[in-house]
Amino acid sequence: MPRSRPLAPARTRKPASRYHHGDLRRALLEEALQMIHREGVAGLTLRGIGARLGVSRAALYRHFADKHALLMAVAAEGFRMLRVETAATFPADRQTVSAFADMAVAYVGFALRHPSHYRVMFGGSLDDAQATPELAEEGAGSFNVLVNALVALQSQGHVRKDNPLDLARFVWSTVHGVAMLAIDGQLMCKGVEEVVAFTRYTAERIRTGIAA
Amino acid sequence: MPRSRPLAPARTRKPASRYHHGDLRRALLEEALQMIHREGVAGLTLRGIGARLGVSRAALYRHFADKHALLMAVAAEGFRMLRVETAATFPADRQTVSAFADMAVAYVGFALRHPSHYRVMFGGSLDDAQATPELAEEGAGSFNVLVNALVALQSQGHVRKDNPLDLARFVWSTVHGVAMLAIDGQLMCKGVEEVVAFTRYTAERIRTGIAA
DNA sequence: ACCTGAACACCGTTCAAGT
DNA sequence: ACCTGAACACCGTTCAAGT
Repeated sequence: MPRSRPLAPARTRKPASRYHHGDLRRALLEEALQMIHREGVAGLTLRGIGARLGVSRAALYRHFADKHALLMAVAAEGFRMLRVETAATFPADRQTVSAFADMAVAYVGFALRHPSHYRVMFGGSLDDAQATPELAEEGAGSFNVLVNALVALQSQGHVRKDNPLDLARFVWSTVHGVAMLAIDGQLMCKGVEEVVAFTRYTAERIRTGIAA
Repeated sequence: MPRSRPLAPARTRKPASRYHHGDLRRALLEEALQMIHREGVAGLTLRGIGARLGVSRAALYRHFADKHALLMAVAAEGFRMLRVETAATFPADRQTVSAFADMAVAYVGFALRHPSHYRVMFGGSLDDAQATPELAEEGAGSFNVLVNALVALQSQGHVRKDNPLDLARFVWSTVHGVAMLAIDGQLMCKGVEEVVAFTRYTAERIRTGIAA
């Protein structure tokens, strides 16, 4: 009786027990972020992710070599988002001093809106600088957005003609410090608006500090 | 036969198996720091500390409520050291702009010389701000050193008359950012001297940024 | 290919018991 | 008081086995 042949592939007949996710890798990354958001980086467990996704504990080793690799992927994604969001505030047709301040606010805003990403990116969970090439590339990309913006402002005469790398490291250190202290609650700010206001103040101090 | 009574207390006859340390609390703190230095905060295990000290796994619960309490104690000690070292560079008889730059270098220098302490203090291992009173007090003390220095420079006319708390948060964010990026190796500096040189550059940018 | 279940070697913490 | 040894409930990772 050949009439029993189904139109769909046979495996669709067991939807609840096999191939739970079309994109398990994506689901693992998102569940990891939610878990970090709820319990902190230290509270992230692969077993917990598996349980939440209804997947065996070993399933995720098909998508990531180990827990460290999963965190690396989270960090790389974060650097990519950070680069896109900061670069958008300083487009080619608006490379102004005001736009540079917006970039600082966007940087800290990213950390506030994506604290889990930011903590993985800079929390020291990743083994010191033995990162994957993808992660190194994304990190360098974020930094280059800042360097390019400073070079542009230098050519306009708004920023002193110091080594752009030194200038960029100074600016980066400052906004990174604000971001870290803010998401750790050590800035003693009452709400997001207060952090943003302080970030604007910081941007103004940076502007004065690097002015030509 | 009463002649067998020893001069020393009886327990000294079993030196290798009991009361190993005159100050086990101190030994636990130092071993924790060494372990963090070797393996990172994530690599710190209470079992490892016990094994290294030749002490049972439960022994340290006589001195610390749990692992978190031990880390709190490490952080509190770090804040105390940081306060002492930074305050020493800005004494009552030398409250100058130059001394303020030295304070920034001392701050980053502390992080470079005591990265394990610094990582526990700011690495996010401690649950957000539900710290012990001792820790909160030490942290506030470190911050007050900075506020007082800025008030002194304001009264001398060297620093703009903004809210000292905002000024202090700006300066703190910057040196904290430098310290964190430096000990995480993300500043791309070749050695300690290069970090110190960059910190001096940063101190100069801060000075320009907050000048009256 | 992708997933499972059981196993291994860890971990923090607790607790009755020893001195 | 201070410490021990065993136990409990976790954890990351591996691997033979299933489909």
